[in-house]
Amino acid sequence: MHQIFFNSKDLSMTTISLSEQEIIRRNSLQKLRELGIDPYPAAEYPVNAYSEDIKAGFSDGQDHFGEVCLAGRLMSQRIMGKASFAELQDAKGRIQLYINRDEICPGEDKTLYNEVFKKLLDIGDTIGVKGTVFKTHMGEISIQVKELTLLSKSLHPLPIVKEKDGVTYDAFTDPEQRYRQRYVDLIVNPQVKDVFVKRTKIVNTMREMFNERGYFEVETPILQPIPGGAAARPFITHHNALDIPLYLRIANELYLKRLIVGGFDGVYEFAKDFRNEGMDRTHNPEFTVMEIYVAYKDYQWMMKFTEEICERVALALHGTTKVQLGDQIIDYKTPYPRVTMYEAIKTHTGYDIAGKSEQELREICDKLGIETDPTMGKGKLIDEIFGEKCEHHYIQPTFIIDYPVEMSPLTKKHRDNPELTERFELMVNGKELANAYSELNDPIDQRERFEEQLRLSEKGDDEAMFIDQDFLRALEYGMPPTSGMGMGIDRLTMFMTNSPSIQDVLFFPQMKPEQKPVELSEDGKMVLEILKSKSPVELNELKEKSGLSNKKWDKTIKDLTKNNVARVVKSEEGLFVESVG
RNA sequence: CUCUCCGUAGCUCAGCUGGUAGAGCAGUUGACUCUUAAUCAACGGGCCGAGAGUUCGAAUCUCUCCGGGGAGACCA
Repeated sequence: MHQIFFNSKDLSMTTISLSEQEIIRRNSLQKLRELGIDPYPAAEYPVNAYSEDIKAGFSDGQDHFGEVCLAGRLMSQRIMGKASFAELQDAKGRIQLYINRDEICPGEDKTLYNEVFKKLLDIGDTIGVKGTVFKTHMGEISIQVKELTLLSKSLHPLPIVKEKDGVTYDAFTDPEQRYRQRYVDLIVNPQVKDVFVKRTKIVNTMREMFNERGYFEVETPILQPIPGGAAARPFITHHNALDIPLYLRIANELYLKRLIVGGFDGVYEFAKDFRNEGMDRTHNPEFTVMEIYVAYKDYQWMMKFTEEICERVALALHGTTKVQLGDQIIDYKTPYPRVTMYEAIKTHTGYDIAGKSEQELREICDKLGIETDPTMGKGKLIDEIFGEKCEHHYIQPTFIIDYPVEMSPLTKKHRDNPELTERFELMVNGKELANAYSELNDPIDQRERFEEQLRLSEKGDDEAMFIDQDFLRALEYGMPPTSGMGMGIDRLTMFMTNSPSIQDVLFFPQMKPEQKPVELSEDGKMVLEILKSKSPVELNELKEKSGLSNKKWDKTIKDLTKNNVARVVKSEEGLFVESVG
């Protein structure tokens, strides 16, 4: 859909599809050039102030700002003859400008005010102003503009959003446009920016915390020959020079553990992972996970660390551990309850599944109305019961611990019960936020677990893990006892910013490609063919030759003239159609 | 993948049981030197998502397709 703009036919189509307002702006651009004003100047603009700082720092009667110079986008104009008000939006907020004709045009030539400001500037243009700070009669802190510079002309009109007394009018809300044109969303919807500021603050807070403890931020391969560390369908690509398939990573776990083998005590990565699965309110094909591995720790230690992270992030963002989420208040104050999976199931179903056989579990599922199929083993059945009957109950942060061994091929067996593993998931608002283990470092056990996965895969489980021989070799060299944890950054951001959809916390959520501009219809092409042999041609003659019905003829000829490939000319001899170009 | 709602001017939306499109903002022209959703006057602006069908006639009814939202299924 990009190359379409490079062939001449479509180029002409994009030109004629300009709206009236876009044409006017292009004309203004031309007029500015004729006045000797470069609409896209190159020189540095010496900004020395921001809107919000000025508004926060201004006090009546004294001007301690002196001359300020700020730049931003022109968001509104209120023109009143020889003086005007306007609003400038910079990186921090908005401030009102007062523009007086004789202040910005001290000499005889009033062109800058009368022509440039009043006529040739538009909402959306980036401008720079120099002036002084003052307060209007109505009490609004404003800039008295002495010098006005166009820094960048805007050719595409912005949606106009107005606001009074906290009520927003004509808000730009269409989700499709907001996500496809996030830049517009960010310009006109200030609360959107806030979500992304918070997102970055979450990452910075975590990074700060890890660095304080001496953990080491690393980067590991995104293109992997074996997609490991999780159960998911990968994206596949091809490396030409090596002529091998490569996969976009679904997790980075196995690489981070290799680094623990290599002697780092603590490593972490904020990683983009990719999964070739469905998209919905909580899933995007690429998403961000923070994974951290710390040597000589176990999952008990990691629980404490994880709850500390959450508490600290909540405090950094909101100054309190209580965070609004939908109609709930989530309290991230530590410590969080630890509930074993067996306890959770007993609480919410009444069944004690400890020591139950596969057959017995299947019967319990039947009684609970949970569908099962014969390929499901013990672990899968237990996981199903938990997912259906328990998960959604855990609104406040809760650690669900001790998962069945079948579900956790990379996790160390529980020190007290070989059917279980030392694994926890942190549940918030009924959803998984983090997942952690005492990492399996027994290479023989690990190999057996991989082989079990291989058997599952042969049984038809398409998300069973591949065997990564090099990872096993690394474990054979010896990995210290380690605990690792992964936390979904998108999900955490959703929780911390009260965003109901993952699209609200991603700048550019995945969307289907936009539709191509419409091409000429078959009828249009056919009529054009006739025109090629004879042009101009009498209208009725052409209509007859085309053999089209009245309705189709009407539509087709309108199509051709709209697209500027044909033209109807009226002369004394009658109506003629001629081709253009 | 299923169900459901939506797609009309640059933006937000109205347009009912079919009769050929309306408002506010934005734009253009004019007036106005402290306005703030500025105001006042005039004007211009529409492949009514695309295609097909029913009809004398479709923004409106039917079907198909495209795009989006929501709910679910699948999936961590």
